[in-house]
Amino acid sequence: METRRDVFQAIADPTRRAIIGMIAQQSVNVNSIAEQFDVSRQAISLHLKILSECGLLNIQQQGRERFCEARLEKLNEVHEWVEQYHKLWAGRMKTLKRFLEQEELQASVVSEERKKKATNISKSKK
Amino acid sequence: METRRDVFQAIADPTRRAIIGMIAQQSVNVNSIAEQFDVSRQAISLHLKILSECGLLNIQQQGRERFCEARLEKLNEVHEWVEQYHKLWAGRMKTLKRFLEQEELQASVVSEERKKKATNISKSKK
DNA sequence: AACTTGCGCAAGTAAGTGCTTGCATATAAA
DNA sequence: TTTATATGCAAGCACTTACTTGCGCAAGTT
Repeated sequence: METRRDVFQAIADPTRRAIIGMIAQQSVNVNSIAEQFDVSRQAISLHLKILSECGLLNIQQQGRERFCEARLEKLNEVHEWVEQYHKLWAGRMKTLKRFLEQEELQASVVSEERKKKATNISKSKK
Repeated sequence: METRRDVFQAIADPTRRAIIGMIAQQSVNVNSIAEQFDVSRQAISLHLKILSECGLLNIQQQGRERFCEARLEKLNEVHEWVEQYHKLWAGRMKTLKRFLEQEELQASVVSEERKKKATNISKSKK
């Protein structure tokens, strides 16, 4: 099956994401998939076609049934795209966290100093 | 800005993915973004609207310019979704690799045995 | 042979997408 | 104040999408 469609496009639809979830662990035949959704069998059939056209799905004929098998490796394109930005934002989060911890430390040092002063004052008052 | 749109939907378009790439490192104003593409400024403006509606983008007015800043954390939804399957397929790859290495090992043992046999035969022939 | 089951194909439809052109408005520069 | 710049809003259009209904066909079952 050729890779005509875009994987990003394919997973944009929530129904198609649900289908992938359904067949990620094991092959499932077309009708069993369709039964899980409110829409017609035809609609699901079309979703399956789209998924198979972009390589996310393999269809194996077995008698009169067709079993759909997920080819999760095809999600790699998406994984890599997101991963680069994930690194970026995770890195920023880390920096921010360090900064906040530093701030907290400074604040606690300051309040510690205040305490000392306070006790000194009360002492001197005595 | 409400999160009306779906992030998966938003990143389905290649132009929008390119826009995210363009502003990931630093804020860029609308016209500078539009200049990088062949389509009209209006078309880009619409893409920016979609991105901002799903929270992937913050727009900050500065005088008459509007700077677009990426909010990469919003990609987390996508990241988590892909990551679960990534773990699955990466795990399978690992299993497959181990299996192949085991096969290879067995094969080399077998060929070693054959060699021995062969030498024995040639010896006995002598 | 007749019936049931699993599924694809085709046509039709309503809604959505991506794009364009034209016009409006606020800010900044002359 | 006039003019240029940065941008949004609205209407219109071709194309795509998600879905439906109806039909057909091949593989099993009775």
